[in-house]
Amino acid sequence: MTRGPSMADVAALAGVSAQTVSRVANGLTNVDPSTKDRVVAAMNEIGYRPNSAARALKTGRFKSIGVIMFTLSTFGNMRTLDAIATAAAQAGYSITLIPIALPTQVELLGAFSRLGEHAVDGVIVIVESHILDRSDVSLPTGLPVVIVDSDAGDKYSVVDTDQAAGARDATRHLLDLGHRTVWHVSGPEGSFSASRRKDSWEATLLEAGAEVPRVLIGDWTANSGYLHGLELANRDDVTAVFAANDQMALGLMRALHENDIAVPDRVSVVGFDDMQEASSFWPPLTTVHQDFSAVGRLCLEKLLDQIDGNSTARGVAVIPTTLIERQSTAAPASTT
Amino acid sequence: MTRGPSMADVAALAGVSAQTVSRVANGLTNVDPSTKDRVVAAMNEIGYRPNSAARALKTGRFKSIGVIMFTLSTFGNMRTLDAIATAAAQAGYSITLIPIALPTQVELLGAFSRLGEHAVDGVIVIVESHILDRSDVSLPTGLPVVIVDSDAGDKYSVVDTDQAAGARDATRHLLDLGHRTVWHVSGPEGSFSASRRKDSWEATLLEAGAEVPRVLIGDWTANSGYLHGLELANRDDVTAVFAANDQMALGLMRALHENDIAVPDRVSVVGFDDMQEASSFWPPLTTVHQDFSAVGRLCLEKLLDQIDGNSTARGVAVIPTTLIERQSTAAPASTT
DNA sequence: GTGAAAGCGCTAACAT
DNA sequence: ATGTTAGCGCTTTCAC
Repeated sequence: MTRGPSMADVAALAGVSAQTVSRVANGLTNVDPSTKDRVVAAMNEIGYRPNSAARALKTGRFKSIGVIMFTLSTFGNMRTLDAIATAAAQAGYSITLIPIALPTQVELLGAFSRLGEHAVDGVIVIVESHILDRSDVSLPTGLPVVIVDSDAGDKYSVVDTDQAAGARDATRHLLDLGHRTVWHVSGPEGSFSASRRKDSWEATLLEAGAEVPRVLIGDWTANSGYLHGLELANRDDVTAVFAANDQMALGLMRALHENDIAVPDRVSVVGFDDMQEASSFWPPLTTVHQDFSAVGRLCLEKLLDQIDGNSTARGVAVIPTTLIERQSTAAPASTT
Repeated sequence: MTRGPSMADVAALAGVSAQTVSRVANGLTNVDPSTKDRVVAAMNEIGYRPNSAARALKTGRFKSIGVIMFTLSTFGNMRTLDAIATAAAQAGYSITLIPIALPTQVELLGAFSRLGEHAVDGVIVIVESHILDRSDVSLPTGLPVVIVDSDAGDKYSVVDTDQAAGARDATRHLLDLGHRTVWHVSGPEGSFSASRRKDSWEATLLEAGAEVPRVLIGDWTANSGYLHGLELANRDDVTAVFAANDQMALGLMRALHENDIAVPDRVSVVGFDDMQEASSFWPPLTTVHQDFSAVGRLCLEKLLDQIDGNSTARGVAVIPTTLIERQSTAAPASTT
């Protein structure tokens, strides 16, 4: 608003040209130390601040990257965003956040065009949805893009947690403990992560020659886990459940507690994410740890590579997971 | 990067002046409909997008607001950010996120100056710390500012949850149930919210003529709640605990479970925040609901008022809380 | 209703 | 090592 002092003002005060002020402001080397001191002093005196709009207008670079995300309230998304923001700050970039209300194609495209009007050099999309995989959907080109959790590695640069390995480890852990089979409470239908985890769970069961129970479809919320847990509590053939995230595992365990079914004595439960609270659940939850910070950092790195023009704009980069064994899993009681 | 088509390009194609294109782009009225149609057609044809840097340079408005927040974002902060981002998008503003690594004065001032170089019309600070209350600390002026959770209402515009009322309701609820007194696991020393909640708990106890137990100082994490819970579990005079957030309440309950102390039968627990998972804790947690969305919306509203020049830049706006009674509280067993 | 001119604050390119 | 010139894409002002 209040237009602050410009380079011209600094230049006048220091008795040099605006160009020299520019050189000092950008830390270029070829400025005489004494001149530089004078300029710096002048800057401080009048409280000079570079005007990023003018710089962007001239250079075509905004030093800002856009992040499009579906309501940031899930634990993983916020951790990823945090990591992106931190890495961006280190690289001298700021983050422009564009929230979308629904993870739909229309919303996403809308966000993209709003972003087109804003000042960003590249975009990271965190939308956890299959919408980008459809061959008929294309993001406007011309802007570097990195996508988190998607199957569209052939079209874009994507960064992803190794969902398949995580789900396999979780399932196998339960099988190795001696459980006949493992039930699964999945994420919602449209979610890419959800289907990856479900597919891997199923494949692991098949591979082990175990029966594949009907999938229970949740929506990531603890409450959906609770609802399915109520159903599971009524069957006495269930001894092990793999929930596609920690929240649903939490809800599931609540339903089990309510029905006096001991965890892990009668039913073992494993989650996915390793949210901060997971170790304080009752009982402390065995779960698959995702390294969200690594995802965020890698996203930014890949995006910056694209912005600087030295990069393959497609392909999938995968971050490994780790199974964290806590106290919600044990051998089945019936094993003799 | 790839410089897109400019107004001049559109103008050339439509056979009008750049000026007319500008008028159309800004929705001004005095343009002949047929001319307007031609311009719009030309825009679409070559995929014109306004260049925000150029506009900002000219108008001095960036249509973007900065949000400075402490990196290790808590549940509440994220929800607040979400609400801010959504409200901002509706008002045609984007959000520039500036994370700070530590909630210190130095970091905050640094973030502020980085922001000064970036393109924002105003700033929202979410740092949950007392640093802004100190009379010797002042944020650079000239930029509209709104602060969340602070005591500096005399210097800035601040928006806050009614921490005092929430803590009082929580404490009184326990007292009303018949508990002799209420223990408190507080947030960390430097936190404004933490001390507000603690003070109010203490005042409520005093007012009721109840003994005030030693405060147990936590750090918002479930683990710190767990550690204090272990200590509490060793005393048989404890029947009611008010934790300053849900995570600590969760950890506390875990410690109680481990020591076979029934909740709420032997010890009642209440939290603060009402995070999404709280209703799925075991047992479902009685807690103080904070309306983070309202906080975020109000922040933006107040900031926009300042930006538009019609506002008092100081004062405190308070959002009410609600006590949500679930199953972690009951009358003390010893009551006869 | 429309156009022409000027300039926002900065930096790239070319002087010196 | 420093200055000069020009122009990024847009909007404001004033003319027609």
